[in-house]
Amino acid sequence: MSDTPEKPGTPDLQEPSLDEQIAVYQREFRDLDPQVEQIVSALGRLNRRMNVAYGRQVSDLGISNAEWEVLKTLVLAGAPYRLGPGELAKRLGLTPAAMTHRIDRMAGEGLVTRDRDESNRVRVIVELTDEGRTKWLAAMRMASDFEEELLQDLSGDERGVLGEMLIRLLRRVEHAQPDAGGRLTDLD
Amino acid sequence: MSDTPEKPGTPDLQEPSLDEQIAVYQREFRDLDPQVEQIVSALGRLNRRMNVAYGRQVSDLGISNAEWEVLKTLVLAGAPYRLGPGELAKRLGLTPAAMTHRIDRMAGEGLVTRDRDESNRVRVIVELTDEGRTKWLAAMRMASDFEEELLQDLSGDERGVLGEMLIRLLRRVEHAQPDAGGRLTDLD
DNA sequence: TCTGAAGACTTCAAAGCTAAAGTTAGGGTC
DNA sequence: GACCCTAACTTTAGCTTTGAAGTCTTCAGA
Repeated sequence: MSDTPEKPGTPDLQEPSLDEQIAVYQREFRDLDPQVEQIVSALGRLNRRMNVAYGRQVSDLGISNAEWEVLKTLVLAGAPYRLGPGELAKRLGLTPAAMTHRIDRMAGEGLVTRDRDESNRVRVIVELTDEGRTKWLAAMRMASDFEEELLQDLSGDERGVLGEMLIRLLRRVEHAQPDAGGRLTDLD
Repeated sequence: MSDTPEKPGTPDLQEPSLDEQIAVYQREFRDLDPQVEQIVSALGRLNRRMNVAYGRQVSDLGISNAEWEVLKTLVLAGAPYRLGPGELAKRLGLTPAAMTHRIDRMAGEGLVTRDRDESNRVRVIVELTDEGRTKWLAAMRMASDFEEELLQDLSGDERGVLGEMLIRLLRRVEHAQPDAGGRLTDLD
């Protein structure tokens, strides 16, 4: 542990307790449904904390959270683990420009290769290297241990119920991004 | 709507279906617990989508998601809605440097004021303006409508169960950030 | 009172992202 | 075959954030 150069990394979050937060919001905004607020706030906090945790874990492997996202996306594409920059950008929610730079970096680190598609020279093919796949696997092991530990208070039944409810929520947002006016549409 | 200059904004995410994703991961990584993966992936996706949605909503008010976060944090501090840059940074998970710049911008836009604390001139006090509070309220209304719509498939009982389970997960991560080795600690 | 040290920002340089403009290959249309 | 249009990146300029160094108070001790 003494040889780890103690990377500054993401700072710990310091938020007020969730109950406190909801109490203040109710005082400041009468229409608030505390049950809804509890769910939504807990979702947000949970994710922020988890992302901090993931970031710390993968940094031990010498990669950033951003790079890990790319590795995951390439593995999800299935063997031979290839995607174009444009497709990667869409799946990661980045602009193509950002993707270009990220691929530059990762190619320089040997995590992926970048080549022109010889059958259509407008296209570029980003492919996971063996080293990239190895890093993905190591990160995946750490992540799944962490996730199992996170969920250890929930029984198998509870996990099923939780998963099912989250999927229902997800269906609602995935098939219905708000339009410019900010309302959900296409929901039925 | 034609006068809105059609801000480019965040691109829509395009991820493979969750079932597909889990199937691929199971093929590539045998130790994976699909139930755990389902919960964790759904949590992540849900949050990404929600953040995109929030961002689009508040941009109609002329503020960014980042600015909205600051407004929320100041309101959470309670009247008279004051916090120092350092405290804000800790609660938002930013570096003090980033906080300085963000406050600059928001002060320029009239959302907050920034003054030296006369009783201790090392300190700075950031205070919500009336305009900032108004924007917060408007954003809050949009957000709570959106959240209610998001949860409309869940009954009151289900909401209670979901909230309770999320809180349990949150307790696990909040009181136990992984240490440098990446393991959860202090869990009992 | 002077000095040193700690604390709370702010400033600066560099990294990473977005938006918009620029390149280059492919595919139609006449 | 020449021309134009579109698609798929890449490049450029400007922001936002980070990490590290710098500035300005305040406070404790000599």
